[in-house]
Amino acid sequence: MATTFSYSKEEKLKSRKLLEQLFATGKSFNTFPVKVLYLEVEEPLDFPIKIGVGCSSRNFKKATDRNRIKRLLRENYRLNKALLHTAIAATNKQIAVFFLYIDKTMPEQEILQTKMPIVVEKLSKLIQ
RNA sequence: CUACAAACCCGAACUAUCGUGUUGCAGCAAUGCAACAAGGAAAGUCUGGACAGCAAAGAGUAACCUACCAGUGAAUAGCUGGCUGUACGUUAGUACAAGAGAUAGUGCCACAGAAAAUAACCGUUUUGCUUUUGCAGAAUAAGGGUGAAAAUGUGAGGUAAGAGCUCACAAUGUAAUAUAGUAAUGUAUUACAUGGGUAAACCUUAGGUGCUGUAAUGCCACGUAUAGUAUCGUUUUAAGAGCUACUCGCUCAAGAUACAGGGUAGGCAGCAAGAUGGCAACAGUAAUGUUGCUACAAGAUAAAUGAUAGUUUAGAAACAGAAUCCGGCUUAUGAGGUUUGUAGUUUU
Repeated sequence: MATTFSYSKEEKLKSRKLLEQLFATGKSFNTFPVKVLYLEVEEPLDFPIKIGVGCSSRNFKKATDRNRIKRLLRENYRLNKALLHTAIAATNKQIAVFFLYIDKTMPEQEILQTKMPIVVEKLSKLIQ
């Protein structure tokens, strides 16, 4: 597994079916202000880690705000994903993950910068 | 010159590192390189179209929309110019308009007041009875107070007292004629009418509107219950079902053959060059049009256009994120600029 910072199309969690399955039966934990849902997948995927990001449109009515949150989540995951990738490569599993922003105020870049490594580390341990 | 308000213009730039989408090129591939990559409102969904589908893409009613005139435009509830009315103003002018009809009908008009619409409480005049008072009736809208609004105003005649009852002048409305204007309408004359307002009450009149929206729709792949389509064929029982808000009206049996279909989850088209933008000339008061030159690959589908650091403007910039496309309207919006208005200050 290459330790780049890329976040390409194959890596995105896109399948509606898989998303429904994730929200229905996936496990989750909170690391404020981010809720992480994850699920081990049996069927073969084109990429071993599928990632999605989002936030509630109830909390953020403007599309601009939602876009910014998703961009920040995506950006911070991209910069911190190396640890998770090595963990996955070691266990040979496949997972689908969704990062959900649960705070009701606009996020600060600095907070996410400090939190995201913690989130990724926790997720890596839980996978093993 | 400063402050405030309104309208319009504009809607940051550069460098480095990492990253995203599309297209092109190279490559067996991984990938690399290059180009391009949100808006003036992309928003609200308030409107008009393009495009597509739907029953025979029928009729009527209902419903909805519009409502001074002319021009403009694909079209509109848009835009431009004009007319009229209202408000402000000495004028010039500016702003706004829910700008057809109250003489088709129904309703409504709080409080106050006799009475809010086929007006008699007080008052005025008069008749009868009683005859001191008073009682009953008739006529009368001049005077009274209330109210947003009280029966067009002033004067004279007239009368029992009064009254547009009559006359003069004036006001408003309608019609006719003349005149100016394409027209709305203005001006003048004549005639008639004047017993309120409200249509942002129902309503009437005139004109218009079929409905659903690109998750439309077409095609391909996968795949197989018998819903659908086409053709053939059959029936007259028309109840029932389907089509629209309703009525009329129209369509529909079983069966056979062929196509092909529920559900699931994909791909391609639709899907980006058009009522397009910019500049110039010409026509027009203007909106706008014509001609010429020139520019234009955002196109996703859990949905790209970003993050960090530094520099600059001006303060690490407001409102805000395309989802079929285009026109208009409405609303939001930082700094700076332009114009107009108001207030104050300074100088002459």
